[in-house]
Amino acid sequence: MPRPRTPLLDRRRIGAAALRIADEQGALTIPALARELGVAPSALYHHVSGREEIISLMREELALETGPDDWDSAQPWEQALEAWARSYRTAFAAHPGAVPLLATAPLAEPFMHAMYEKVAELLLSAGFTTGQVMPLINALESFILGSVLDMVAPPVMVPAVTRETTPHLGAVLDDTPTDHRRAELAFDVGLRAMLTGFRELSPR
Amino acid sequence: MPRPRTPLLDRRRIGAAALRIADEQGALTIPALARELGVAPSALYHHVSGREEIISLMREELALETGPDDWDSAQPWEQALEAWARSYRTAFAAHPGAVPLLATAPLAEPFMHAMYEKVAELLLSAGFTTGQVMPLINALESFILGSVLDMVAPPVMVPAVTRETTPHLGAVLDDTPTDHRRAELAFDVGLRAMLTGFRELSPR
DNA sequence: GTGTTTTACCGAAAGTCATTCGGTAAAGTT
DNA sequence: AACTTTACCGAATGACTTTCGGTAAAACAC
Repeated sequence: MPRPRTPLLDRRRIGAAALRIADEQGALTIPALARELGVAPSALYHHVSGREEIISLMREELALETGPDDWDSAQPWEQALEAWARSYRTAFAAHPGAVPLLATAPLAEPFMHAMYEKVAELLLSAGFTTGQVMPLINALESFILGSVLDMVAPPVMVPAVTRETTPHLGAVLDDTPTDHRRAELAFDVGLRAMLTGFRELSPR
Repeated sequence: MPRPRTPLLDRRRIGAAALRIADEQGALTIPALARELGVAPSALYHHVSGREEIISLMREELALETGPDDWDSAQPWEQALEAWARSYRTAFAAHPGAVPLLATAPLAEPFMHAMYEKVAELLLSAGFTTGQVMPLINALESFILGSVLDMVAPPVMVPAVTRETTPHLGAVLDDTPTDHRRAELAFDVGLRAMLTGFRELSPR
């Protein structure tokens, strides 16, 4: 078959389709992706170097879906940081099936840099020192990513039998939601706690 | 070839060897694991149901390596919780190559239950309510797992050129270590912040 | 417009992987 | 001693990633 009249593929389309496939099927294979795009698997290799790069494109696509304007550095820094964290998590939450794939893949440079720059500016103007900023960002980011993974993790099942050997755990689980609110509650509590801790490190 | 005079495999040996392979090679394949154990790949399937279960065994092995006694609930709860978090992270840190594999795999039930039971008891006797405990545990666990992933993530590279477009990020990175201390610093800062936040939620 | 080069696809093939199955002889059982 | 079970092997299957040579349209030069 010859060259098509109008190109079927580009990096943007590949990333978006890959995200769709991974989200629906919980895994990404080149044949499935090619099928979604209506091309032969080998066609993809004219646009990307391989599977790894496709996953990078998926994360890029995710970053694009999250408008960089979900938060505003004009707010008090605690509020702005909270808004950033929530929008970061929300972006992943929209694609739960793809999370295991994206969690361990590095984000393409330009997006990460733009985001980091904005957060760094926010924290510097809040009065944190240059030495404090990166650890704060990394810590918060780790919590967010961990929370996203927690969100898609299988729920903790405690069969009735084990109640006798784990009485405290049993009592605690009786007061813990089993649906999506479990992870949300944990995220809310953790985010609030971490921001409280950050406030005590801040100059005032 | 016939049955060997003495069994070559058992679940414990498989888990330990898999952890070794994944740690050294950054990935786990059945042929590599079989080679390490001196058997044919097919022999493994008499002991485990498949690759998934092997990864579960790896996490089990990791839990066994971490003695459950790295922390003591006789201490003040903040100290005990900090010790738990640190030993949790240290266990993963000993096998950086295996982290991407283990991060998304659920821990086998009995180990998780034992650990949760102990932490739940700790927090309950510190005065937290049954409704508070699980969110606190999940939040801290998310932060730990996220930090472990952060630890094995490729370092942030900021080529000199981008300094002009990202001045704040550039200044911040000049004051940030590039080696393993970066992730450790972030973990220390985040852990301290989160525990500070927890303290404010506690009854006293 | 004609001729050349580049582009964007396809098809086939190679190499790896996880998994299944039937065979085999030693270990364990009665 | 006869039987059953166990723990391995070897071969085969099907799916996957990736490479490569071919092809005809598009893009460009003149």
